Amino acid sequence: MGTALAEMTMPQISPLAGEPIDRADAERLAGVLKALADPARLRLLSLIQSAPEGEACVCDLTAPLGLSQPTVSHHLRILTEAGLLEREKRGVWAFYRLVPSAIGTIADLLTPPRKRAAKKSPR
Amino acid sequence: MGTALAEMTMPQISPLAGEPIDRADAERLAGVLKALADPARLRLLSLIQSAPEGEACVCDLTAPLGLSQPTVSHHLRILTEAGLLEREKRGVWAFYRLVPSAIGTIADLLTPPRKRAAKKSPR
DNA sequence: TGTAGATATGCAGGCGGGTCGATGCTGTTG
DNA sequence: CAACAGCATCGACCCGCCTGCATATCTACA
Repeated sequence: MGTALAEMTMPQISPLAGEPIDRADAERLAGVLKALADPARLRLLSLIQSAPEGEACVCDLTAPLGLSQPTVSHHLRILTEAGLLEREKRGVWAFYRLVPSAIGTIADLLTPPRKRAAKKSPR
Repeated sequence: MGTALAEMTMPQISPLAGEPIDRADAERLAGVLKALADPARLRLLSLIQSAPEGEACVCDLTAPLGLSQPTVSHHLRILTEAGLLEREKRGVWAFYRLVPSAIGTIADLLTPPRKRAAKKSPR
């Protein structure tokens, strides 16, 4: 299934290096970035990442965020569908944790090849 | 001045590493990410980056994007205010180019790995 | 089986943002 | 000086999204 991120991890080139990216790639990358581009969701990622076992359930996140439970579930859903979080249900609780290298993958997609390569002419 | 990104490059910690980020930092980072989280703007960055001299004017970008000139100017404005692009007016044209390590900075903010000294709140 | 707690989903209101056409501004050219 | 080209700004439309309330679903337990 999707998880958006998974669809672009392996594919091809760094969207912001080399030749222009096409609409499709731009759409996909923008989609994942949209999931990140929200204060509440950034804080969710941060809270989960810094939680005891690197995981947290909805009930632990509602208070710190100051948002209603449905809203928190909504954001967690978006992050999960984007491939940034994974959900595991244990008993009555739903535990969320960061997908290991998901964010790193995004960072890599944004970062131009660390090798100077580049066909950039001097000037 | 502002440029959003500049306000957070130096400031503090990696938002997605260590302890939870506060609302203010989340807002700022989300703001910059919002600028990136749009297909048209990603393509603009890509187009400009891969242009002959690493720069391009509005008239060169309108056609490839398939958007109206006002819309393109609008997106360029957002990217500039976010600190991702810099604008230089030469004659009648406005040339845009990537701010050297702007995107790299964002990637670094997202990536926990590296150990960067920078302790915050000396005040 | 019935009840209570933890999450997910549906629905609706309100705001923000992408897009375009029209217009104003500035520098270039004849 | 007049006409024109390149951009920015303005106003407006419309769609998508964040949020909360109400409700459904599911698990644990008595």
